[in-house]
Amino acid sequence: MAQGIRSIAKHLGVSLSTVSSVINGNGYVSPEMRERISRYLREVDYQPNYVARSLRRQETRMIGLIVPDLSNSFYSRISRGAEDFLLSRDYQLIVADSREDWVRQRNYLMSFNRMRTDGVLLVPSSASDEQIASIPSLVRGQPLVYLDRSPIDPTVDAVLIDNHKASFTATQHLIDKGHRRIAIITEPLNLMCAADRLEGYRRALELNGISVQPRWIRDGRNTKDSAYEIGLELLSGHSRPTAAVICSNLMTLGFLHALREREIACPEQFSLVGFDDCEWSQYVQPALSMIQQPATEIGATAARLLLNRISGSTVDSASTLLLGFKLIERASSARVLKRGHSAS
Amino acid sequence: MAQGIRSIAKHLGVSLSTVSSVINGNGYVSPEMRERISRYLREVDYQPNYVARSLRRQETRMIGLIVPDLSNSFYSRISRGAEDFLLSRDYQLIVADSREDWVRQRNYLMSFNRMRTDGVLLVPSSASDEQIASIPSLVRGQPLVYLDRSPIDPTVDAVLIDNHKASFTATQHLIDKGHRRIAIITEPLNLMCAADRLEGYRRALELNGISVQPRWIRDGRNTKDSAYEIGLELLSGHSRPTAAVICSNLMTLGFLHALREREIACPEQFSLVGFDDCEWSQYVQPALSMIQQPATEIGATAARLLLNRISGSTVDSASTLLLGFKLIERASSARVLKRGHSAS
DNA sequence: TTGAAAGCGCTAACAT
DNA sequence: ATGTTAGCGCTTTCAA
Repeated sequence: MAQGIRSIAKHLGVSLSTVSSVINGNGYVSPEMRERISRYLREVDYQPNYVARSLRRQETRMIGLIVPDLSNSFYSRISRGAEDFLLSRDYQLIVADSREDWVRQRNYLMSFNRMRTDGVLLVPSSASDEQIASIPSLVRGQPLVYLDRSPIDPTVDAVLIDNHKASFTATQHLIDKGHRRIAIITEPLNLMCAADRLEGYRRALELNGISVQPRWIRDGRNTKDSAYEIGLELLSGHSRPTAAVICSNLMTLGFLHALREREIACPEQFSLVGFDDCEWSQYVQPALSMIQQPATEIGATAARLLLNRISGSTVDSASTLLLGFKLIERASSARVLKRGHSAS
Repeated sequence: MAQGIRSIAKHLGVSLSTVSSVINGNGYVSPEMRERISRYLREVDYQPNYVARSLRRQETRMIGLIVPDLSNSFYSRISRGAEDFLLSRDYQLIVADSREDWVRQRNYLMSFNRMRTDGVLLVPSSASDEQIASIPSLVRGQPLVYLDRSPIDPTVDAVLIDNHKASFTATQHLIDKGHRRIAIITEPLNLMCAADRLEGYRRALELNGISVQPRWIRDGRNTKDSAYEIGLELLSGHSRPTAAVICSNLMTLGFLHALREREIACPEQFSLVGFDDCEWSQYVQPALSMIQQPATEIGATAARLLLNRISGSTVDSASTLLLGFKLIERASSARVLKRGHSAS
């Protein structure tokens, strides 16, 4: 079907290696020869067989990326950031969606192995500690960089935001609005970033002399549904919180659902700040206050780190890069109303 | 780094082909031998080199999929549908995001060629007619199936919904609510599905004795911004429409933005029905009436068609498969208010 | 400046 | 039942 280098060489009456030299722009080929061959390559629109090339060169110039949910624009922006950088360095990104499922993630890592990708970018899905610990062995010595989330593993490069500070900022923002009864719904806590966010929340409360209520600290599964269920629980009974920090955009949507079901008006009776701003944040009712992560930059930076490892230009021990974030204030976080006020 | 078949054979003192037979489960190998080799393969956790295997077998068992926007959950659901089906048939899906950009799409198609994918699934991005016409030649004879959108090209298999009927249904729904001044924002019209939707809209109007207003038929670029701008125009002046059919979920968001900017209350003063229901449709203000496409099924069906072409079990000329759809009625489409009523 | 030849890791047809 | 061998399409060293 596709034309090979051999038939081209034969057609032109030259040797394989001369054609190859022209294709790869190396070796000594006379200008006339080069021109003649180039012309013909263009004429038949020759496309090199990357399978063969990869086998011979012992590199595929493919990088695998696994994210927990591609339909979440936060992750697709990470992917675009990584892809654009890699393309500029002549690498191809292979994106996979683990759907927050360990088995899928594991299968992708094994696929990447068999496909012999040159390196792996990973936003780890939630999993047991042992599973997470097994990741480095799964990638079989391929260079690896964690993005956005990172297991507590100092042997692997990671690129993320300062989650402690981000969550501190979100919590302090709610405190500044007069709230003192603040809940938090975290992502699964064996991911370091989730634990960090919890810490930031704790510290903000403590610094403001507010006692931490364990029952208002809830571990979500990073799905709309889990946050919905947690929301229903949190919002029942007499002494409920008046505000919450919610650690992912999808969970924010689920929590909103719970608020509606309990007929609690937001922001009049309840304030919230979510994580991972996205295209619909300002369109939901109410528009959501959100922590915004530099998704594109996270992807690009991680890709850069990875290529540096691959090329061997970085040999020092693993580093964790912290990037900046922003709190985007919208309608969902409002000043707390005086006691005794009845909702509209 | 990774262990090869040769070193394994040497270690066990057997031949390459015996090991290969065990790996591939073919040929005659005595049970004891098979067991001994299997055990060792497991022990060293052998992962076959797919690059070498692909070169030898002349098939990669990889299928390329290009969608115009991965962060749109409509397309990521298509991707999941295709992927799950392909995985069950032992094919690997490579997803790419053209970002509605012809050049990116073209580059991906060329990449797929060089990577020697066994087939291509394509949701074509909007492009000029000539560009679209060049697609079949770009895929170089690889089996190809269009999804969701299809150029007017009867030589290629396609899987989509009956767009004519869907748009007819959406329009009729608005007419049933008492609207007679109905606009439509389409996707780029050289995609057949967009043209079909326009036709459905036209027919609904005509069947109800409503004259078609060319100025209310607008060609969007399938982005939030384009719909926002078109919305601003459509919603200015005296004789504006009271309802609209909007042919993608992102454009619906943009149109909503325009409504707010013009301070036109939805659904009190304006109704709308969008296309491609997604996770936030019911959370925006107002909750959106939407046409829901069976995204997962579209992906799976297209993948099935493609594999049938690849295996040669389908040899008849190209077919277009139409799947069903649903209109999900929510708050954004409401009965038109009597003339003279002033908004809340 | 060009060509010949070895070999990347694997599979499959063909011996034995 | 097991082993030998010839490539898949390409790159690259080495020889001419």
